[in-house]
Amino acid sequence: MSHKAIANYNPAEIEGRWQAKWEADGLYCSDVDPSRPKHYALTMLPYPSGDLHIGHWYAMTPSDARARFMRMRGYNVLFPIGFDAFGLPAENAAIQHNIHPKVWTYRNIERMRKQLRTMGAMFDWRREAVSSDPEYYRWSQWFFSMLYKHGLAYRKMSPVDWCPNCNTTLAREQVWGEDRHCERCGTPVTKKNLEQWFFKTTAYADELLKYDQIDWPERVRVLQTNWIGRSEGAAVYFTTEQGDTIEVFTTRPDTLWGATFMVLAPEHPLVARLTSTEQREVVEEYIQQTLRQSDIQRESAEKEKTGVFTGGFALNPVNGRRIPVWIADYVLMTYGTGAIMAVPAHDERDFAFALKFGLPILPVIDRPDGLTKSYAVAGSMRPGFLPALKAAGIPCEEQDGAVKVTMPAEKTQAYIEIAKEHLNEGYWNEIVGSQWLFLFDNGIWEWESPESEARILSRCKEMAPNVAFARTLMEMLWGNEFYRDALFHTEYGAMIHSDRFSGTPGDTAKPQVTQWLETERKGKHAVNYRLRDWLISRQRYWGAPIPMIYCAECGEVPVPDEDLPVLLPDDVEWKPTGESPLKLHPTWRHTTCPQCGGPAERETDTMDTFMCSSWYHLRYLSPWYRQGPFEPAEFDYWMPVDTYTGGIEHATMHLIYTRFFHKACRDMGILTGDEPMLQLRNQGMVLGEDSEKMSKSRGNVVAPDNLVNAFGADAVRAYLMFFARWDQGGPWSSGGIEGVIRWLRRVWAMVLEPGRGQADASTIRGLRRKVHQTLRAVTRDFNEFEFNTIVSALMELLNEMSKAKQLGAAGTSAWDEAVDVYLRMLAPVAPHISEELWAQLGKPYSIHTQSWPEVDEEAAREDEITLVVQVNGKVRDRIAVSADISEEEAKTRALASEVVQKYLEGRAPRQVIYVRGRLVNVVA
RNA sequence: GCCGAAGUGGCGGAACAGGCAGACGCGCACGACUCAAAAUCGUGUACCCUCCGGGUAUGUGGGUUCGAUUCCCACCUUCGGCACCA
Repeated sequence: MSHKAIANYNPAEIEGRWQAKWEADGLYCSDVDPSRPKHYALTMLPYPSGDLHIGHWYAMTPSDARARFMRMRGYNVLFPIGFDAFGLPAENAAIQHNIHPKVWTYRNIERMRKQLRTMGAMFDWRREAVSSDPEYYRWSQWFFSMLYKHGLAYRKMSPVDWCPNCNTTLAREQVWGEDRHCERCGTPVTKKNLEQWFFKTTAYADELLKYDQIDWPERVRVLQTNWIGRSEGAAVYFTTEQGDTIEVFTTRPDTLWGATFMVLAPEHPLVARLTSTEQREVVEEYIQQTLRQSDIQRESAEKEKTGVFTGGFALNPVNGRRIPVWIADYVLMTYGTGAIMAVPAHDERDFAFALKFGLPILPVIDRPDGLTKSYAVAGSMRPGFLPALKAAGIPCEEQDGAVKVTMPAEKTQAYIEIAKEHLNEGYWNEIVGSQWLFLFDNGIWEWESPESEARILSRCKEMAPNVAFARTLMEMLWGNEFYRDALFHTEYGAMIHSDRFSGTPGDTAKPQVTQWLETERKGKHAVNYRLRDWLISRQRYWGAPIPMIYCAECGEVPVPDEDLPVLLPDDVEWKPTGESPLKLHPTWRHTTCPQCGGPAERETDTMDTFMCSSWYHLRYLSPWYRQGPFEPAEFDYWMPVDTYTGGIEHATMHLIYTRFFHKACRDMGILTGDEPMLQLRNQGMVLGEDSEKMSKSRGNVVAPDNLVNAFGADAVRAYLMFFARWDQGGPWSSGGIEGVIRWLRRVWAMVLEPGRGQADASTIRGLRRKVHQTLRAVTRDFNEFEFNTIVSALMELLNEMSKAKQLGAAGTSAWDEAVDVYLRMLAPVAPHISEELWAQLGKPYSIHTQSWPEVDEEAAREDEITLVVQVNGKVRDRIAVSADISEEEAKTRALASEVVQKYLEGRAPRQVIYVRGRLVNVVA
């Protein structure tokens, strides 16, 4: 080694210097250039919480590396940044520190801008957008007006989730967990009834379910699909005895004949009219009780069904059966129509309800597997019952003095014969193929119509005048575990006990019944969604004011476009009182009606911040533009977003909203294209060293600023790419980053320390092979977002290059090529050290505007391969052979192996398998 | 309960057409340099056995195949989402 001293790798010195130069040179400014293909790389915009978290680095620096890679591949890359600056945390933090939310927010933004610059990311800061700037929220308001004018925004009184701590309404998506707590502060939510603004997301439910134009992770697509929750079925019209229509939604119209009662949500509008005088008191009490309960109580672990009978009846439209109408809190006013037909034989919840309140259970769907079930109680059996069943080959088991029988349909007749002989008369019953058979007096009585239910009960009484028997029978019927199993199932089998539809096979039952309902005008095909319209009203200060005016004469009037933005006043009491702070401002809400000029009042609620973040990728295109939300020429060139990166936690919120927003804007003629973001990739989460989620209270927070000071941004970037699969994340390791630091120091030394000597041809050939093989792997991994293997491949190549240098490769053209390619591959990962080394080698500024190298396939080709020789699938030998060896030659060489001969013991192989360039498997 | 993902050394992870399991890094052990330590460099490091050479290993049990971490079936565990959704 040379004695000439080289400077040590000092990231603190070189990183600041290059960042300043890149900034001054506008190296990362991206402008419209139709002569080059564009690539819009977007990373989710941060909330200005005050400090850049390691999670921000984990999300952004690999995204930056990929954007840089795309740039070197010849794309004109846009990689913008901004701040999602409105929202609750600003107010919460402001309350704590008694500082105005605006001051708090902009102070944080200033701080985070500085921190973001230390990443060395290729952000185009000219395009920065801040959602709380009036120039930004002016257009958030404009979009609101557009949605309103196109009938996609509407106002209604509705019960909403309310956080008593934050004193605000929450979107459904902001209520988390089993105990239904506030996403922000963790407080359990309650309900409140308010006039609220909604966007009609449900109008796009079906289109949102289509993912054929986008390359998004399966995981996100599944989450969105479940969130939207499309159910297909039928709407069916029941009629009350008062003559009102109750519409229900069901996914199982084929079970309509089994509807033995109805249940309405306690809040259902028809409850009052249905309730009989006798029941009025209990019904009202139940409703009061339901309302008093918070959601936590209502959905607590105790799943015991509650409910009360209204005293009213309705008619089942398919068979005219008069069925009782109940109310129960397991029926939700917020899903479907708030009313259900209850089919206890084929719906678990209805079954539980029927068991508890003794309501009839009528199976109307046969078991598709054809198995029948029976049950005989102790005391009813004459000796020999069990042996007789076994002799007949009928599967049965004895348990708790009872006999359970599960038999195939074809054994039914045999079973009945045996039962007649061996069971005491009048003491048993069974279910065969979902048909109730009562065997009394050695005769069979089939329950084939609902009316026979009453006949059975009266017959029971006849037979057992002391009523005890009837009681026992009922317990067996409703309360016994086996009978549950026999009675209740949710499969799709042939219809039974369903008049003309009896016998209809399970696979066609639903469409046939639906068709018939439509022709009879008793119902229609219907689709229901779990997704609800997007509630955007917030009774908070720090948000974009909803640009609406209420006039006594003209009603709702949107603020005219030329009057936008509706400015958020600074002199407001922003501490939460439960009222919208803007309502308490002395003058702000008073205005004049844009239509009639009379006195009017402004809407005092502000918008959900997800509204602001639904279109920020559009504002990035031209934050300077004043004639619209974005400059058309910029849109036409850059949109749609090619690569969107961010956290999975936005799968059912932001990522649904922004797709809805884009589609709505398309239909309003504001923009073109069906999808805003073509490709989505999610990163995982960085955990603390204790494998727990990082939190201040746990004291396991890793602060990126400290790391950057200690090791440099390049090392932090590289370690974040290396330490885990990017989409998975994992625990931080302070030992792990040391390994990456060592690697960068070795790169530094390898490039700068002079080497000497003359390497032989095979060293040179080997060096070039490794370089180009690595290039191939790194290129692929960048395309696939597999950052961890990029770093390991570069480490591996460094090891190889160090060896080659020892062997005297330095100074050759192959060495120069290797270093050149190495630095280019390193540039996206570690932009500072690669730029510095590039400059020290006297290469033209900047490495980041260089092109990505091309793989030299000839150089990457293997000359010699290790042929693996297996005997019966086990590796027994390895032979070095030429890479272009023929199949015949390979097999011959393998069979000639001494080891193989040993295992063959002189026998001829039964089969010899050859996998080109890899192995020979000798099957003995 | 329903939907989804994942289980590989002491640890993070690799294996990208079904074809050498454990790349790369951390940690650990030994060695070199040093008065010494740190740093750096080198060597080794899945487990078991008699250490020549074998055997066993990718959550568990089956299956397909000449050959399975990879494909199929069942189960177990962990994580994430939804949850009385009719």
